Amino acid sequence: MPVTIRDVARASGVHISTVSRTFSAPHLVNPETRVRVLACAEDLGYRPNRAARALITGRTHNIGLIIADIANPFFPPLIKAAESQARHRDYHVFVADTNEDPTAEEELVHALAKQVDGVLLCSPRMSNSLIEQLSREVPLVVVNRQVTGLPCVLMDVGQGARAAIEHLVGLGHRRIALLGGPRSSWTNREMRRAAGAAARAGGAELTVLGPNAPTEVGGSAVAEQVRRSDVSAVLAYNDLMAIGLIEGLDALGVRVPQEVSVVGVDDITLSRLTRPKLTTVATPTAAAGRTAVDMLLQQDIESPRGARGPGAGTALGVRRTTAQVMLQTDLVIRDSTGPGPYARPARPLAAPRGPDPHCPAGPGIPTAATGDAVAS
Amino acid sequence: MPVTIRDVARASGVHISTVSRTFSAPHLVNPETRVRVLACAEDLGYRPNRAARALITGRTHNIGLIIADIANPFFPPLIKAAESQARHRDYHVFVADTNEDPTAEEELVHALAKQVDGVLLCSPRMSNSLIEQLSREVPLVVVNRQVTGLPCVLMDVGQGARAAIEHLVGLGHRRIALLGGPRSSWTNREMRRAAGAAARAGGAELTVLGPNAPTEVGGSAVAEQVRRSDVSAVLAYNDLMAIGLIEGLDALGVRVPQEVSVVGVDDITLSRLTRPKLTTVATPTAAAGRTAVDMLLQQDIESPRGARGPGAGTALGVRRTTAQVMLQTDLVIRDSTGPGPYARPARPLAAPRGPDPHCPAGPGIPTAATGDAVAS
DNA sequence: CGTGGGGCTGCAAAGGTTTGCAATGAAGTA
DNA sequence: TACTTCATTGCAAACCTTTGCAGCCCCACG
Repeated sequence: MPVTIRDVARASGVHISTVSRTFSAPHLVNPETRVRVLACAEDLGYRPNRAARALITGRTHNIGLIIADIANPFFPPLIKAAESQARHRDYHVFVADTNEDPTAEEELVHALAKQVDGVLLCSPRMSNSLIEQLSREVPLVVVNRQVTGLPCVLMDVGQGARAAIEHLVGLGHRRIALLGGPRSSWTNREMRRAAGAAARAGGAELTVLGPNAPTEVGGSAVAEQVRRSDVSAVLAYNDLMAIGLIEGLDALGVRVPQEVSVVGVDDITLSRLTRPKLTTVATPTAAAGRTAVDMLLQQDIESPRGARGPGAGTALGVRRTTAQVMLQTDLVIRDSTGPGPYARPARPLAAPRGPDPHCPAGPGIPTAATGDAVAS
Repeated sequence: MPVTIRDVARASGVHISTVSRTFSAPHLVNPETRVRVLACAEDLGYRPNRAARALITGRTHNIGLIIADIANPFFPPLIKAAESQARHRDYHVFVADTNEDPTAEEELVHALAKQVDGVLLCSPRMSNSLIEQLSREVPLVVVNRQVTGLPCVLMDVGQGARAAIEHLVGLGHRRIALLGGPRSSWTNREMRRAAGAAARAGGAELTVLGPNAPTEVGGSAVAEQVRRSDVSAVLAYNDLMAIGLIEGLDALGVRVPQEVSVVGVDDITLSRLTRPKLTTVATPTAAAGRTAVDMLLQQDIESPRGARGPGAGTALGVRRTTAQVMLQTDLVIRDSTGPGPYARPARPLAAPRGPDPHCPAGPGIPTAATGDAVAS
């Protein structure tokens, strides 16, 4: 039933190799023959069998996308962008969800390896060394994780966290909590590092709560803990947790931003729609998806894999690009952050309600006044 | 570099066919040989090449998932559930996004046909006849669309819309708007039909606004129109539009639910997190994803496709199951709906503020008092 | 007129796997 | 002892495509 190259050859009275060349090397076939073959192919509804082609060329024209949690709203825009970019380059995309499970990640790389030309590892939870090891099996591009020697797409959450802390300090907050995410997350480590440094520089005290599940319930679960501690502001690992936290605080009768300011990370669609609208560090997820696909395909084109048959490419030295791209983040100030206990009276927004109005205004870290506080 | 069945055969001193059988028909090989072969395979890190296997068996162990818009929060839970279910059955999943474009849908079915054992068409926008035609090329399961002769997974949005309208009528609303979605959406037609009937039965007037883009901006764009019309309640095509509408109304100074009640459809995560929390018709998206995969795989198992080689199956009569599953929906009442102009004074919630308190209480449609108002 | 070259096409092997059939050998039956 | 049966394994074709090589024809050049 399925129409093959052979059917087209029979119909157009040429050898199968001519049909093949009509599609994969048109300049090698006589224009007249070409149009005839194409007409027959069109007639019969012929579509090349990519699996058979892959068997001999070693290139499947598929890529794999391994995602920690598809239901986390951070990922769909990334998936969408990656799929779109891949398809424009005539690639199809396998998507697999690991449920934040490192074991599943490894198993999936193995399972997909033979069916794809490369894999995008998005926010991996496994160890760097395992990633390096797997990258010997199939070309890898890592998103949201820095692995030396491998191409990575990173979002500058360090800069984002710094901007967020500076924003909070500028508003007069001095005791700030960092709501940590998954332990094995690179983003998590970067945020801790950068937020800690920024807090020190601004004369504020940063306490780390966590690790927590990077979900809404992960955020609401710590509401009680946040209330008991005496922080006046919280920087959350991501928007989902920030929103969960706001929900939880609301249930406890703690008002945001009046009593506690909350900042998230990611700028998922959701964050513009909650009340209060969330102040957050926007991460360029779509750009990350596009960039990662580009990097994968670029590296792939240079090094055709496998296939020692007669069709094996001539490129023997497998040279891999190992660029690491850092994408800028962007603090978006909305309504979930407000003046803290040490706010300078000059601020017209509201009268300071801190217990210590005669406190010096601190080192005077400027607030990131606009959404343009992007990373370097 | 990639280790094949041949390497394992050499290492364990048997013919390649024995290695093959060790994996695909273990009962045919001597237990001793089997363990030896398995040990060698493990040692060498052998993984069967599914593309090569597909070439001869005609079964790829892949399925395709064609989605109108991955970024629409309605779909990720469906994708996640489908992918999980597929993987449990040892299938991998291609995901493709059509951007609500019918042409892209068709092209993707063609492109994927040779690489998958079947395709899930989720909320398709193309015509029924085209879908039927495509189903001759590759097994199809359709989600959110009824196509006679094809297996379908449907959500009973008709019942959901009815419950929503009855809820609104019960609250004392008599002029209700239906915020329509995409013209070619089956869900959209079902909702119009059922909502219209329910409104008539309840003595209410239903005006249809649309079609509109099924997005947040699609919702906010009609806020002005809603305000100008004299409706006191709106049933939106989906939650995204409902939330957009609430945003838009808010910007115009119209309060929800005090002045206008709003009901959505889908119960995306988001709808629990906005203020006011959205009253909505919950659709079982995850169950739909699982069910659709099950139906596809079941139908697939009965009819091995293609492969006229020596390995071609003996099942000649291609019998396709054509079950159509209707999943129940569930009205979830939250805070975006409140009493309307014709609310009965007896209701303790709030005093009626309608212009006509002495109006008869209408046919007395009971309100769907709990979230248990499920479809039959 | 002979030779060379270029354009186009055909031939056949190769890629990794599955599977019907045949071969082998051993055990069981008459 | 001879014949059947069964379990196990090997053989080779087939799936669909790509591609190096070789053959063919024709034209141009010397």
